[in-house]
Parts: sequence; structure tokens; C-alpha cells
Amino acid sequence: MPYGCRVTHPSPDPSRLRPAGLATRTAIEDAARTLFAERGFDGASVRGIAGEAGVDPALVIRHFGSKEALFLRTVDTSLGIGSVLDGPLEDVGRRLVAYFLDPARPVIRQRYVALAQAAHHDQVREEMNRHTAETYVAPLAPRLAGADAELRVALAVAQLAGLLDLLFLQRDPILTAADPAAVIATYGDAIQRLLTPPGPEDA
Amino acid sequence: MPYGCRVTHPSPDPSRLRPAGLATRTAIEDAARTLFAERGFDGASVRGIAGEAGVDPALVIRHFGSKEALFLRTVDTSLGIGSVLDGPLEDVGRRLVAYFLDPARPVIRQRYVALAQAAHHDQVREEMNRHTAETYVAPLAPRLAGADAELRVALAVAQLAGLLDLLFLQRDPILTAADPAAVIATYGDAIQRLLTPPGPEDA
DNA sequence: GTCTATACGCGGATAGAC
DNA sequence: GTCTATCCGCGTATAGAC
Repeated sequence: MPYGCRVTHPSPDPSRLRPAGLATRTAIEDAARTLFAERGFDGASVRGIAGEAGVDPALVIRHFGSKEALFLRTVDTSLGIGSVLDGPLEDVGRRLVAYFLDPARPVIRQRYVALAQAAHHDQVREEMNRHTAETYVAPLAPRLAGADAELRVALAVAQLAGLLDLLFLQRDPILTAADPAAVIATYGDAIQRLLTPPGPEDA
Repeated sequence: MPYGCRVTHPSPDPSRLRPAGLATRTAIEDAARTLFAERGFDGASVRGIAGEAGVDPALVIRHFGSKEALFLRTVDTSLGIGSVLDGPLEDVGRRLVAYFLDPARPVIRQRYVALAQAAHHDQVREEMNRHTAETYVAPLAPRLAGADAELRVALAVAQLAGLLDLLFLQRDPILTAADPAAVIATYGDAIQRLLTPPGPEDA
């Protein structure tokens, strides 16, 4: 064993060898989806994904070009928000917070962590910015009254991202221990006020 | 040159050799502060810091235990907010946003990026949570009227973090292009409402 | 075209001689 | 305390077998 650089994957474990052929790409994509979700972008290695898929690590790069490109191909940057924004504008703030806090959707948390970890790659960053513009700003800004509609939507997205950041990445103890209903009410209303500031005639 | 694994640092560049002796730790700390600020946590390598300090890379680990420990030792996790929170409670929201957006304080941006990149290390995360509790929650929560004072401060911190995240890490184009004065007013007031919600007798 | 084997250059971290 | 020589893992590249 002359070299110290590659010792880990002597051969792709014959017990899980692919039947060879065209399904290789799919196997890699499936393994990537699983491992990116389980371990995040940094925690999932190209070699690990290859091992899980039963292929050679070099094939992963050969097929997808880079780890970043594989990530962009497999992980859905849209977090499934579209439907949440469709409802009435008056309580979209609370609905957004409730959507992300719903314990029945643990996938959301996984995807957010993976996306945040991958955000230092330029193309992932750009995809996320594109997603913000398309998913949040484009449908929401035209429905808002008042000045700076686009800016206010962007600020609402920032506010939402901050909550997810402290909850899912930072794991702030106060927010983690807090009653979800209180967070949904307080923070949801705060987001709401950015989008539809209460007029003076409001009770 | 038999091995492919280490080719980069043949020797620590005699032109910048330390005078040897006791100042080594200080030299490493200075170099670490500089490079962590310039390139962030991931971008600054132990070998790079050692080169900048004129010492052997192994010495860095020998002295500080790990890159994470060196980071915690050198980078000030407090971002100098203490004084901002001391003033009147009525407009602390705007003051906070203005403090972080002030272009005269580019160091803030650098430190935030470095901290965020290092946040996937457990000890750095814990230090940031400790910092949030000590710097924000402890001094601010007792001054707030109403229920859930601690939670509301934590939510305000989350809201602030979201803005920094989209501005400094994500580099959202809308927020980047926005008028800072508008952001300070709109977002600062939104944070303010979490801390001191306007009563019904408010004009 | 697909896949294997081997390699490169980087990263953080360690053992043990001086 | 300091430094040499490694170690192992990472993402990636490439030559060449099938």
C-alpha cells in the first residue's frame, strides 16, 4: 500500500454491484439524494455516494461533472412553498412559518440544512437567489399595496431565513425549546406586517 | 517526489522565518486573525496560516489543538454590539440594523461570514449560542414589557441574522441593490415591533 | 460509451526524532 | 518546543481496458 491518499475504497463492494448498463446514472442520483439529505452537502462525500450506488467514485464526476453539479441536479431547491403562497394574503406570514415548523415535514429541515451548507458554491447560491425571485418575489410583490413591494418581500424572505437558520443550523436553545404555536403567531405576524402593514384605521 | 499528498509546503520560506522563541504563538494568532477575516473559516487553511506566520503547519495544531480551537481563540465572536443595545429601547431595532449595514464597518461583514462558515463545528455553534444569550437576551429581555420576553428577543436575533445571511452570504440581488436607508427603516421597525409592540393607544 | 485503476493536489491532524 | 515525515480523507482528472 504505497500511497496514503486513497485507501478507503478498495473496490465497490461486489455485494452491491450494479447490474451494469444504463441505470448507473439513476443509481448515483438516488444515492446522492439519500446521502445529501442524511448528512448535508459537506457530510456527503463523492466517494460515499459512489459506494452507496455501487459504482466507482470517478464515475460520479464523469457523469455529472462535479459534486456541486450533482447536488444541483438531485436536490430540489424549491422547498415546496408554492401552494402556501396561493392562499389569502392576510395570514400568509403565519402560514409560511407553520409550513416550515410542521414536524410532519422533516424533509424540509434536511433540505434546508443541505442547501445552506452548499451555499458557498457560486452556482448553488445563484440557484437559491433565482428561487427566491421566482417563488416569493414574483408571485407576491404584485399583490402588495404600498411602496417598495419587492424589497418588502425580500425582507420577509430574509426574516423567514433567519428563523430557519437559528432553528435548524444554529439550534438556538431558546427557539428550540419554545412553543411552536407562539413562534408561529409572533413571528408569523411580524412577517405579515412587512407584507401588509396595518393601516391606521385598523382596529 | 514519491508521494502526491504533500507537495505544497517544502519548507516555511526562510525569508519570513520567525526569530524563534516565545513569540510563535502570537505570530500564529495574528496570522489566523488576518486570514480568517480575509478568506473566511473554510478559505483559510492551517497551512496558509502557518505560512503567513512563518512557522511549520504542524506547530499550529500542536499549539492550539485544532483549527476550530484556533478560530475560537482568535476570532471575536462578539461583534461589538454591546454599546448599540445600551441606548433607548424605542429605536434599538433601527440602530441594530444600521450598525451592521454601516459601510464604515467592513470588519463586521468579514467576521459574520467567517463565523457563519465555522458554524458547522459544534464548539463554534455553542459559542455563538452563548453569545446570543449573553449579549442580546440577558440585557434586553428584562427591559421588555409583555409576555415571552426571552422568546421575542431570540426571534429578533433570528430576524437580524436573516438579514445578514441574505446580504453577506447569499448576496441576494434585491437586498444588495436596495437603499440602505429604506432597509434600516423598514426592517429596523419590524425588529422593533417584536421587542416593543405598539399598544392600541399608539397614534 | 461506459467503467476501472491510478493518480494529483489539497485539507486537517499525528508520531516521534531533534 | 520545534520540525520532518507521514497519515487518511477529500474533490477531481485522466489513461486506457472493455
